[in-house]
Amino acid sequence: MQYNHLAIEKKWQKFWAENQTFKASNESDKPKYYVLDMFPYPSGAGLHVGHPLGYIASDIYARYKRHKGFNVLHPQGYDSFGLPAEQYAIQTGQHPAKTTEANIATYRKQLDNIGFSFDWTREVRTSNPAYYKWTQSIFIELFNSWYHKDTDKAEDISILISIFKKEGNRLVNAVSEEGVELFSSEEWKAFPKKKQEEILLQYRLTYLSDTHVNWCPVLGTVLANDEIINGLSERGGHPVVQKKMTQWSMRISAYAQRLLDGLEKIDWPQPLKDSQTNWIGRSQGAMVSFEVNEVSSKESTEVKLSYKELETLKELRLNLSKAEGLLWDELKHKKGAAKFRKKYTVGSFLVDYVCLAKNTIVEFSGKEDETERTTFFAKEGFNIVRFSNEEVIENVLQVVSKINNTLQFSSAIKSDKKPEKKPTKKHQIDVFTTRPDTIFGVSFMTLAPEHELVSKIVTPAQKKEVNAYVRTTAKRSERDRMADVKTISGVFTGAYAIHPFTGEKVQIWIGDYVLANYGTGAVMAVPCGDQRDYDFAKHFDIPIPNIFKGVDISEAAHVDKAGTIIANSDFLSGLTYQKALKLSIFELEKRAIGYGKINYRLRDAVFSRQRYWGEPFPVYYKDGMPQMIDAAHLPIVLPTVEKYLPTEDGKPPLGNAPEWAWDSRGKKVVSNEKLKNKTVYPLELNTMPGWAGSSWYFNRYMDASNSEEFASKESLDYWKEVDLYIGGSEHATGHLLYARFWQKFLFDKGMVPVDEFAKKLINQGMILGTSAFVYKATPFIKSDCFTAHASEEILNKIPAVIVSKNLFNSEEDFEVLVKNYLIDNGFLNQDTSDRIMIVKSDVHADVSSVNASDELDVEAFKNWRTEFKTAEFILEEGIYKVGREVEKMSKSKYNVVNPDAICSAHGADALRLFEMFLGPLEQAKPWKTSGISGVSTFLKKLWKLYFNGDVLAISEDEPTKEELKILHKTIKKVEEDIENFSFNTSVSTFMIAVNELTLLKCNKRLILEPLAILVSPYAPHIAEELWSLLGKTTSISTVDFPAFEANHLVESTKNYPISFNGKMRFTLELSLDLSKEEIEKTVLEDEKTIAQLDGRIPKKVIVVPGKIVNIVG
RNA sequence: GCUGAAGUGGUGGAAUUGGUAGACACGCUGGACUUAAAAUCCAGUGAGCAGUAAUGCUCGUAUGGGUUCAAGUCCCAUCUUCAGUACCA
Repeated sequence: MQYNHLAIEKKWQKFWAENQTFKASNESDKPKYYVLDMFPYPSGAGLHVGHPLGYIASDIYARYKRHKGFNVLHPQGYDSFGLPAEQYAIQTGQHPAKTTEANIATYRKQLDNIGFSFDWTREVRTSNPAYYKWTQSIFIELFNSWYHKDTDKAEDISILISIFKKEGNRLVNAVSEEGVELFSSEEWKAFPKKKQEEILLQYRLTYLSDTHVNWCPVLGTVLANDEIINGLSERGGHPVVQKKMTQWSMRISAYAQRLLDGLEKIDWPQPLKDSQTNWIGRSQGAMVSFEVNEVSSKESTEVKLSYKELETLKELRLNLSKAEGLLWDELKHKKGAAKFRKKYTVGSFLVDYVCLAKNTIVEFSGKEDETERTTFFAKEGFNIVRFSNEEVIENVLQVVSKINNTLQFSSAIKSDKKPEKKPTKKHQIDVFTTRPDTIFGVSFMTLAPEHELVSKIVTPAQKKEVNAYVRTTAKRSERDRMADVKTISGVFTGAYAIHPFTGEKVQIWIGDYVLANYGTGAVMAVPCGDQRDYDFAKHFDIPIPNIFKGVDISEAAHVDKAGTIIANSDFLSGLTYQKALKLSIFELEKRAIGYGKINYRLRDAVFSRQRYWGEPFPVYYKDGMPQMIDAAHLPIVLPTVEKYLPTEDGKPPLGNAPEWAWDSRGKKVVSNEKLKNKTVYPLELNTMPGWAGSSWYFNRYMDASNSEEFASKESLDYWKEVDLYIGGSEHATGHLLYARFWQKFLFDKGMVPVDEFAKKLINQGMILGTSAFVYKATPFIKSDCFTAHASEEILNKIPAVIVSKNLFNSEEDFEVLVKNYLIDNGFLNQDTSDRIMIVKSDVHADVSSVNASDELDVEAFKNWRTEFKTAEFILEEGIYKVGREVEKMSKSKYNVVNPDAICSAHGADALRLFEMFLGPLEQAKPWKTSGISGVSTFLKKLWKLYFNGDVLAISEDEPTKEELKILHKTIKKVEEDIENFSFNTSVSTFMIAVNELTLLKCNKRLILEPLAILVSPYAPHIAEELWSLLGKTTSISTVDFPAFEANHLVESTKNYPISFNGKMRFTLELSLDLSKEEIEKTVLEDEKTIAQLDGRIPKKVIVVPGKIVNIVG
């Protein structure tokens, strides 16, 4: 029987589908293993051979794990919302759902052809309402959450509201917008509902805010930075402006530190972790406030908590001493009237614990100002209880009972304090700096042109210039501004800031090298220590004070920190960088000018897209404030629209939907006409971005058809996380960061059991194409030689000439060769030949018309494109050889190879083996179809082992020692390789085994049966077929992996390499039982050794038993 | 600029804790089978030198140093390529 890959592969693919061979169960005694590929987007172009590389690797691993007795979850699905389908819809009017459906069908067919062991019963599609229902519900969950820094996790918004009710927001340790207004509990309660909503938005994990975006009015959409070229849209070349837009954002910044910390416990590639670390961009420094010098508003006399004090409070609350911690553990559980707070300010004093309802203060004794405290607290009507550290540590319960006693006999204080009006604030510029040690080097400040203070502080004299500059900047995209480092531009505002330490006046400039979105959008410029500030100062003739000891700054800024001594800096002078840094922060805090701060580069992620083909938000607007639709009414299904373009008045495409209003009473989406009704509200017009659906899909696979929850608790607890995740490195800072963020959030809310979704991740390398080139001659007339008419006539006579690769070494060779050819063949005469020029151009040829030996099928090439129909070919020995070059696989380079073609010509098993054989999984490597004959031959040889001619011939005899050795050597290597994801080497191992067994003419069942199992993860179709030919009636996919037995590999002798001065000269077969001394003796006595030494006496003999002998001398 | 990865025959790539460099495959050359081609099978194939030959010698893992009995592998410096990232204060 011949090996017929077409019939065999079809047969088994059908078998697997019909028997649901790879359906994973959520209940099993076996240990679980979850293997996942990164979510594919089903593009219209289908797969090329580069795409399935990772899928093949993960499939091999999944199949191997099944053989190893694991319950394997290996699902697949589609990230099916996205731009290409929408773009196609705009062009053709075809609904994206339809296009997507068709693309998925193509994808599925291609995937099935390769024989993957996916559990298709769990397929998910992000564009399916049954799926995005849960994406919407997670969004609602995010909206209803805030980040509590005390517990370091997300909590329900109701907790925050109750805190506001009780104590306002002065002390709450939450992640929020910068500069949230402070209020007391009374103020909170008095706020109108709308105002409360506005405040809460500043804390919610997803929130509406005004964001700077690249807006293209013509396209009616926001563009990403890389979609803009020179201030114009990449598509269409329309103008793009910076615009503020109200959009949904995700407060991923709340998770910056945890996203950083989490990297330590996951087994992901270092480069990937590095780029996430880089992206999060933690930097440690200080916030410093500069006041703007103004002749205005009177000073407030009110004593307010400074930034520094607030920060200290928060800090203190986290860093309790041991005794404090002990006591707090007891006190914190008290509820109601006996509820305690820690580190609370009473008047101007910071107290350890206070129970406000019972006006009782609990403090540790031994404070410096104890007398003043006692007097003040007594005056305010507080009871005071004091304990020593020792008392608490020795018997905390006794202390608690004493406290309880006090509480019983106390009463609440009557508060008649009214919240005071806030004074009109002076303008203040906050900056973040990583170098507070250089603060005495500040000679000016720069604001981003978009900075909100610009318009407020600009002097009338400078107004015109400043406005013009702001307008110019608005036209440039952020990327433009960043790319253009050379042009220094900026304008003086006319205003001055006060240096917080020296009190000197400092010019305030605006400049587009400062980015509005980073830090505070303002910098304190230290020209002597920062190159950009230096360049700016030089350009505008601003003084550059030198604050570094013994450093020359006449040419460039001094950026090095190490070894630098600060000078001319008041109290910082003479200190090293490290010491100055600490002292400067200390002083900033002491004088309430600033405070130490950790800043992250990571920005909150914009979550709104002005697109049609994405998840609709479950949001409607009442009085302009967003309202969540109750989860019970989800999904909010994407409405039908006539056009997929923005509306005429610039609203997103959903603005075209006639039925897109929320009936809050009927709890359903209704026609826009009903918007007149009081209880009907407009729905959100934006849709969610591509990463919404892909940020949690791995959890859905665990329980993909659940309609009650996004996955049941049981299934989540069973599968927990992805054990092996394979995909490209291009997702490093997109999908993989957002997905980690959502997972941590879901974990905080108790919705998933682990806070990292993928234990191990592997980046597969790209498969590159091997392009083929032909060399075409293009003739030009040298200038002014002929009239235009004559020139055209000459050129018209010359056909396209295409020259084989090895006929020339240089451009000159090429020109001479082509000219001679043209003259010889009468296309050109000798005279005119001097007046024309021949230029070589490299033209891509379709790789399918080139064979393994780089020979072009000339006829196929001629028919490929009409311009080559009449081309003349200069051949070498009757053959046209193409040039080769490795490039990215792409349609435009005609080097794309379709896996379907490989499957029908060589088979899926051959494709799988070859993709693995190409090289290490993680590395980029070029594809060359010719190489596939190697694995094809291997499969045929493997097949032949089981046959004698056309007849199946299996011997039941006991295998020989040698045969067993081959088998077990193979088992060992293959097992090691798969565990190490070194799939390329195990293909070689199979080849070696089959070559050796063929040589021995081995057809023993006891060898061939395990061999079939070994290859089955790699080449599952042929393995199944051989397995059934061996008389088995069930699938090979779950039989036990052959057990490795070391005793078959034990050798009695070793062929020792004998080296002289490290160079191997010959080998010597010696028993492994010999001792070092015996080996040395035998080797030295050998005649070949004596010949090598040629009378010299060895100085030293190194013997490593079982390895090598080295003779020195 | 910064960060990371990698440089081994004509090509893709092997090489365990430092221990026989180039496994396995492609390609190429020669041969067998065939009218011929394809397919299949066999042999050779890092470079150079010597020899009719068996064989022997020299050089060889980007470059230059170093450690070691022994270096593709470890250390230092340099060069090149690829990937990511960038007025990040």
